Amino acid sequence: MADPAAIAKMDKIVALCKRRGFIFQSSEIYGGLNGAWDYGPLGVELKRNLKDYWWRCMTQVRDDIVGFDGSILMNAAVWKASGHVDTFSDPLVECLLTKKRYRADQIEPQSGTVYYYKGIKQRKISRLSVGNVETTAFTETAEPVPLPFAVLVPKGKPEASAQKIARQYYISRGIPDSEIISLDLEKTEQVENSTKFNPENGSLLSETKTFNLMFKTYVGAIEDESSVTYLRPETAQAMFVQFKNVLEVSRKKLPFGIAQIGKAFRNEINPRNFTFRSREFEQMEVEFFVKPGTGPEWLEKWKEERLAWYEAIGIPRAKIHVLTVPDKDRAFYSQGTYDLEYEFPFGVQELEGIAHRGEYDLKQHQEHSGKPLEYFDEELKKKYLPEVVEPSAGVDRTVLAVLCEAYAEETVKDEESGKEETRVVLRFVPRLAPIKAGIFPLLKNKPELVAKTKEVLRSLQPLMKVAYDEAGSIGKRYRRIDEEGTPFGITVDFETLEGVKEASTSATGTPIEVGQKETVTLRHRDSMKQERIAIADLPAYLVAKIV
RNA sequence: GCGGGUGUAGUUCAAUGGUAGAACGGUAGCCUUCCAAGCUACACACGAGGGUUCGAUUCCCUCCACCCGCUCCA
Repeated sequence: MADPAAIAKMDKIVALCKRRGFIFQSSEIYGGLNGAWDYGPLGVELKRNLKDYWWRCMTQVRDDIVGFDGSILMNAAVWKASGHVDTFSDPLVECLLTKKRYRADQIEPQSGTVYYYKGIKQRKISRLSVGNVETTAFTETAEPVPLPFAVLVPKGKPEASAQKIARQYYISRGIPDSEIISLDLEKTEQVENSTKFNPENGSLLSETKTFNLMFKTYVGAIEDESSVTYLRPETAQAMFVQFKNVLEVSRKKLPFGIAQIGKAFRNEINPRNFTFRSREFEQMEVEFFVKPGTGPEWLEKWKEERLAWYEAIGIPRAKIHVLTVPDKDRAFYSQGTYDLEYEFPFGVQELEGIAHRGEYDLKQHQEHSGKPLEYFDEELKKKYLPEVVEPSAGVDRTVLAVLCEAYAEETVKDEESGKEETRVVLRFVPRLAPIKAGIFPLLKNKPELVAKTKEVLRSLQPLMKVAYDEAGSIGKRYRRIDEEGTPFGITVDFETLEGVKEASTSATGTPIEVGQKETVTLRHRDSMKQERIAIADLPAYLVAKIV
């Protein structure tokens, strides 16, 4: 799946993220923390731009969704009602022979004969020596090795098949096949419907261990069972729980939605793939409440809506795979789910799940809380529980996808020396770019250039994130902003002060005449093309590009 | 959680049982009239903890983290 080139690309992206300050390992100087990551100065801008854009798309440019920000800690009853306490913990057992893990509650009951072994007799060979004389004689002893094990075989099968599995087990524990003289049988037993053995090979399973995916914590300073709650494993529940309050104050009618961006926590068994699977992560979720029966059509609408959104942040439709989650893989509450997946270098992985949750959540909370959560439909003059369609996207995953999609290396040739070198560039769409423009004086040792540049800088700072740089040569500064994904470079040069020497057309389309002052070079990140633009036109030009 | 791999500066790499070098990058200064030019100076590393040893970055153990494959991912 992940070929060496893809792994190499991922490694480069990880290195760039650190080098330029997008993403650092959490607690790095203490050796890190598995599944936790920090966003540096550029990373936080990128992430914030992404979230802001989502927020604007959901709550600003449409009028059927309102915003919300729920607390991370909630009454523990919420997690019982939602089903998380019961279903978000997995009882797992491990096959002692293969080390494979299984859900304890999904082991098929077995009947048959169990052979219990105390251990084995191991062959020990010692060389005989008489005085100083080496001989070729050996003594062989059978040494007992205690290591209990058991195998279940179906009725009618001989002990030999149990012995075969048991021998494999002892071999897997480091005892060479040739040294096993015999198995030390303790007893046999007939069992009915036992779930203590692996149906695939009859091997004994380990004791059940519970893996709770929710982070348990205590509210208040005293740690007793009555104060237990959990860090939320998803942001959704606060929106369901506050459905009535939000509906009341927003004076909305169905269909309408509640949008929230916030942290969520899952004690993932195995965090992997940089920030992709983290224990602390951020979600962007909409709970969209619709009239009964209209869930399926809204599910389709949301799928299209969200696909268009990913295109708007620079992820082409062709790179998004729409997975229609099959019935058997769907969560118990779901009546239909699409997963939107992106082609990461490490494989095709989920960015967003769009689920038709039916009335499940509101119903659960209504039952558990005893408070009515029904909606009164003025037209139909009746009360009912709305259905819910939930587009739930991972912020960190999307940031990572955006980084992977933006990362590019290209070979550029120096015109004078003919030397070829690699240019690394992050091709963010301007609306996501952490820094919108680099602002440079052509030379730093010319005070009048520097002064004018600072003027341009100050005029743009209230509108957008820009960065001033005067170090090194102009070319070096351009390359540096390429790596940071800054779409525009603005350079104040002598023509800014003295007037242009050659007539041209401005980036805004208006003509620039010879002698005209107050113009700057506008350099484009992706094409490396340069053109002139009047300083006065800069704010409007740039703002239009970054919205 | 299992198996495999990796861990020396921000990055990419060296060397060594006697506490480490380079290149690029970074910072400062000089210089520089549009794509990583040049000169000078400076800063920055043996993942953590034990053990062996007179002495450990090097050998051994444990832990941590990252990568890969399984597994897991209501």
